[in-house]
Amino acid sequence: MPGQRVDEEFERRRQKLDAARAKGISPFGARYEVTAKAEEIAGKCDEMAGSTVSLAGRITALRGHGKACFADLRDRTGRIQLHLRFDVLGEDGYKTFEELVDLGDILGVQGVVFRTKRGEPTVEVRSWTMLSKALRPLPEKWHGLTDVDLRYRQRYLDLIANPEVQDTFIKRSRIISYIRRFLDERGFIEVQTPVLQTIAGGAHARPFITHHNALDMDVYLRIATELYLKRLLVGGLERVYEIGPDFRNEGIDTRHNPEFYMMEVYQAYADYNDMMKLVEDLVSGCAQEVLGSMKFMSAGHEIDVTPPWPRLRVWDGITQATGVRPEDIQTDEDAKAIAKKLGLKMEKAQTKGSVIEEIMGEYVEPELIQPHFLIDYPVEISPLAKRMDDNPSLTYRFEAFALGRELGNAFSELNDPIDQKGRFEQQVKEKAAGDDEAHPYDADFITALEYGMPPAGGLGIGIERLVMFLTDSQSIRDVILFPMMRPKT
RNA sequence: GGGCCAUUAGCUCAGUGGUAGAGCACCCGCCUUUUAAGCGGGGAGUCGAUGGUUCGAGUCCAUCAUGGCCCA
Repeated sequence: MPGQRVDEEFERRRQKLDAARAKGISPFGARYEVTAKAEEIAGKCDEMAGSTVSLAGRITALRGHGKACFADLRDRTGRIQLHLRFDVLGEDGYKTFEELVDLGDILGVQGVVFRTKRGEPTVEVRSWTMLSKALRPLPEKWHGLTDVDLRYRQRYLDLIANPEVQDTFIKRSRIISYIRRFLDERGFIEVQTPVLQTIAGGAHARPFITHHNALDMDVYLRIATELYLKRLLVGGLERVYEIGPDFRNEGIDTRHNPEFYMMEVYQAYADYNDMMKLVEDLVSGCAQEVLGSMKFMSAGHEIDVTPPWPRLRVWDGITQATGVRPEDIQTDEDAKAIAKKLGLKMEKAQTKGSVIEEIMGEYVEPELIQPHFLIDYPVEISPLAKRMDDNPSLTYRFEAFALGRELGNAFSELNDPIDQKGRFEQQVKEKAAGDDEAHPYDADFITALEYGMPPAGGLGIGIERLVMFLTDSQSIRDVILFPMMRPKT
């Protein structure tokens, strides 16, 4: 970091660079042939005893004993102990190690596997190579790095000091990889749609605005991939998905980061029941694959994701929790009265849709600890979902919940261009009335629907939400490697 | 946006108006199967920033910065 005070430790280590070079040793080595990993040696120590291995990693502990010493070497699989002896390495080799190697340095070592008196799998080092000299000291070995500010800003230190953090991000990778495999096996194709959009639609959120210089026009970072993916259904791709970043210009808290990963899936000739099945199979399969079980602990609860998950109609949930019935909220005026009666603190305009949403958020969703589907959402808050045949004020839409948190959102897709046009017009009114998250009117999308989009089921799952759920993480920042931070001044 | 809390050595933390502390890390010495190795000695600070109160501020007050938790 420019401008940072050069302290004694840094200077001492920097001088070792020169000392190493004076001995003809490069402090920043090159390619190193690795034949074994820490975990492998630890696990198969007795089988491997006596064999020669070469491995590479970071020195995370040093325990000197005069004419011998122990060191811990960490690679991506784990930790392995090294033993270095004066009488094995020779006076020059041993002294050079003592003089040049610090905690945090990255070394390649070659040696023989054995087990110590105390039973610790160990490599008796025959030769070592400096692969990268660390000029700064590592965080404390016992307590690790706990300052969350430092953990997020210097995630590499967090990863070095707190091995469970590595584990979370390995799980994140395996989850995404499982999702791709799951969908590919079912005949879905992965596609890429624009991140830069001239109309940011598909979700209830405010976009980031940027500028294209050559075209001299403002463009938005996408808030969803939905409207482009549905254009592909019109084009006949039938089963598509996209996994990638969305951007929403909103506050930051334990569940929201302005930049996050979203998976959206669309399946022609399917409906929201098929999507519920898909979510159950996907999430339970993911748990089985990544955690080895469909039952696991998260946020202090024993969670069981084994299908099927209970379905709860939105209005049943609301009536059970509050006694409020659909006929009690027929108009926006009714909604305001109910909101007042329930003592809801509404920040947005008190419309029918927003009050229903608030009641659910306040009374229904927090109770859904085990996986549930909340189904049949009001049309006012579902502008892209198909109306129910027997009740046009509701839609074939569901949200999946667990631990009181939304896991996914899905519906039978609205493929009637006339209805869609009316919904967009309603959204434009709401925007004019002050809801700056309301959908913009997307005329090109209407045109696409006018060519005919097959009936379809569509689904969105926030990757971070899913990873949090499966890794028992309480903050979205624990599952994003580099979460959004204000610059440190 | 509001409330509360945190910010002290590289890291983890004590320090309740009177000389800046500990553990780990670091340096020196001893030590060839230890493992939070051990034993002895040593160095290390813009106490987040800026103002203010006071004879005297890490400590009290105000403002700001960054982060956390809760609320909206």
